[in-house]
Amino acid sequence: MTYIGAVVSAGRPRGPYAGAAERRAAIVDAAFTVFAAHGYAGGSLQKVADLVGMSQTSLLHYFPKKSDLLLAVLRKRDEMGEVVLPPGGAFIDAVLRQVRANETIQGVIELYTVLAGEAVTRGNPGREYMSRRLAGIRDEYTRKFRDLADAGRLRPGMTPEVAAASLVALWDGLQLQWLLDPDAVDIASHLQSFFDVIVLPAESPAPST
Amino acid sequence: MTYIGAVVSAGRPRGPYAGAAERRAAIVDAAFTVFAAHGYAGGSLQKVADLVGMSQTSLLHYFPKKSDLLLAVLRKRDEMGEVVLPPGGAFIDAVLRQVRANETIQGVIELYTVLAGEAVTRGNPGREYMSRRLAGIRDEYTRKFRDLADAGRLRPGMTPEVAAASLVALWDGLQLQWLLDPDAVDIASHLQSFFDVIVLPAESPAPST
DNA sequence: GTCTATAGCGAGATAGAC
DNA sequence: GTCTATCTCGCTATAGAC
Repeated sequence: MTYIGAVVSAGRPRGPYAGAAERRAAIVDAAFTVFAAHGYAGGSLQKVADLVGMSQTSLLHYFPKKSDLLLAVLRKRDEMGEVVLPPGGAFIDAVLRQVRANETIQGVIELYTVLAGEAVTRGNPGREYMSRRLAGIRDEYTRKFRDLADAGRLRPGMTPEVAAASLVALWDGLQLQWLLDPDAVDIASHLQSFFDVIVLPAESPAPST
Repeated sequence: MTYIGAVVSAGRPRGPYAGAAERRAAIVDAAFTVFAAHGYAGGSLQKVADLVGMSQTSLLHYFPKKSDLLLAVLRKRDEMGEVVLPPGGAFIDAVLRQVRANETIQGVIELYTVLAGEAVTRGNPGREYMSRRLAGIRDEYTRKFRDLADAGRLRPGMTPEVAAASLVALWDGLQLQWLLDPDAVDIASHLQSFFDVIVLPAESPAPST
């Protein structure tokens, strides 16, 4: 176990083991890039080690198994990608802003798309994680769409649950198409159209039936 | 080139090279299963050979490179999955029938989902194929939605192009969620809701504006 | 066409010196 | 903590006997 807390690192700013946390972070950054480019099965510890400038065995000192590294990368991606959604209909704008921000960091989308696909394979160490994550996002969006439904702004025939799962699916699917051919689809405008169709304008009261 | 037509195979039902085409088909079947379970990078020629009951080197006699096998598998998946879509609004029913049929052959969906994700990685031999395929399906669906638009049945604000790309994305994304947790989403009912929202009933004339 | 043998490489993981 | 050396394994692909 390595206990490198704030006190220790403050007391030894450039001591022999002052930067253990930074070292780990650098490894995760490199693994992020490698897994995004080659996938988990296709990426190697050696490539990660080369990128961070250390030996492959030193890397294993921090992450004893390859799967440990994968989980660290997945956790980092979540920290980068998750955004606090405002309540009510403003969450639509927040989603669209997130989409436009994502388009500037293509590597993150690549990583997510590759790992999500691999996660459905036998014995993939990221499967449980990916499954829980999708369920969590569905729940979160369901609450947002329920707010809209309560305000009479969800088109009749759409339930909050279906709208939430559809938004997640649409987003993921558009990212795949965009990665394979960036000129083919515009993720933000397609999601905007989806919102336009299932969410009614605020000033218009919902039809009685 | 191997020309094993009906005449030849009928003339030599169990001759020395009567079953060359069948042998190739058996290999592709096995590769289908292996790639679905482990992905392309994660699957191995040895696993495929074991499954088909031959040596790994004999397998290479039919498919000299691993990537050749991948392309054969992708082609087979297309043959299995593609359905002739009827003209007009009946294509909606055809899509939904295809979805319900797919749910009985989970391995096909797994294969597609894994390979689609891997296709965005560097140097993946299936990338071009997957990219073209998605573009082709978008074009096909665009024509179908244009028929509906011409009949005034596409909800205003939706274009045939956006509807088509969205349908493909939604379908792919729902399959991912379903594979990771089969109880979480029902693909057919979610797609049905999508159609209900963007396609207007046949008997209702389109609004003038 | 099918096989054994093997080349040639790279992977993940371990042992132990420093 | 970091390294070299090494183990063990599996992979794709080739050579050549039968």
